Amino acid sequence: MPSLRASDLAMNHRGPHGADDSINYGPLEHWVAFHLRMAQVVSFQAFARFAHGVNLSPGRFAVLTLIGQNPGITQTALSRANRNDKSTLTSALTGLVQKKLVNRQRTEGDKRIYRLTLTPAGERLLQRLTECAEQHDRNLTRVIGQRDYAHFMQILQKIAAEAG
Amino acid sequence: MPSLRASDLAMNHRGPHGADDSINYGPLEHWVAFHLRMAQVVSFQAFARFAHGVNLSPGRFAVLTLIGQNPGITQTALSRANRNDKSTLTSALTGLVQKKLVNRQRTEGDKRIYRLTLTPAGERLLQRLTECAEQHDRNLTRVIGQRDYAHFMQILQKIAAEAG
DNA sequence: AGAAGAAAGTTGGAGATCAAACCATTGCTG
DNA sequence: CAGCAATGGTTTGATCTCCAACTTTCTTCT
Repeated sequence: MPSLRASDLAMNHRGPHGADDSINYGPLEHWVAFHLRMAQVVSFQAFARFAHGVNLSPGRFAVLTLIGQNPGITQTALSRANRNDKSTLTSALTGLVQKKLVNRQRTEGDKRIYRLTLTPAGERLLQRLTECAEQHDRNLTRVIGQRDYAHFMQILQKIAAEAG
Repeated sequence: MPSLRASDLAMNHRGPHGADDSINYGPLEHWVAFHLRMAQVVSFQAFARFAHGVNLSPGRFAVLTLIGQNPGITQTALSRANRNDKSTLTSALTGLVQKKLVNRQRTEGDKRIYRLTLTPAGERLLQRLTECAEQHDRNLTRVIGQRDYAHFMQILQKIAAEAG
């Protein structure tokens, strides 16, 4: 668990990444999109560290979770829920099926769609990753602070909903 | 803003993405990291729409900006500033140099490092993309709301700095 | 000065992701 | 009911990114 250094803000720090002080960020400094990307990148890396050993991106983990929560979901519904292109799901699922984590079965009615469910191994992996995610998110929540958590989440959701 | 309900936003909506109502997000619903990713993905896509025609990711655009703001910067400094792996910069710069947007020159002193600068064409493209980014960010700021903007930014920076 | 270690960049291999063009199936409409 | 638009998924090709291992060039330490 990395320790907290309140003075290590993104800019102008002499932090664990070395003395890269005196970088001029120009307009990036005051752009939301830039800081959003930075925060996401760092969050991604931190998650990878928590889920260390498991070779699954946050995106794929979300796929697993969504299948677990919505057994029988179709790929298109999944792609909308996860803000992914359909073709992204195709390759993601090919991998997950190959690893015996997900079942992809045709059904009686509509012959175009696949119904997705987790295998027992998928359930187990999901369980394990969920714990990592909980830890990771506790850490994030701590950084954000209890007071601001809900508000911050609301704004993120607003962006996801309205910025498209 | 008490009028905001989580269920009105990213989740369970019948928005422009079609009727994907009744998806159960399970624990994702209350994870910061998930919503951070969603917001970032949407922001990315919106930026691509603004910068339509120019084939440059936000990451590469940031590279261009950072070189413009710090002429003579080295690749490693750049990779730290932009939270990228060094090898990511190698391929990014190979592309940018090929497109005559960036100069990469060895210098007198240390024979390991390259000094990076923008070419005139690079300056022009940066100029143009900067305008797109301004537009995009005005849009984001509008979504966030003037009142919350500064606070939101502060939290993002905190995450980028402390979550690693 | 010489050896050990650190730092700057590159290479090769992999994973995610997107967009456009494409099949197959379904459903709507005249 | 015949044809055509819409929907579900796949394919292909491209981009962006990371990681681990490597080469070259400093720097440090004795």
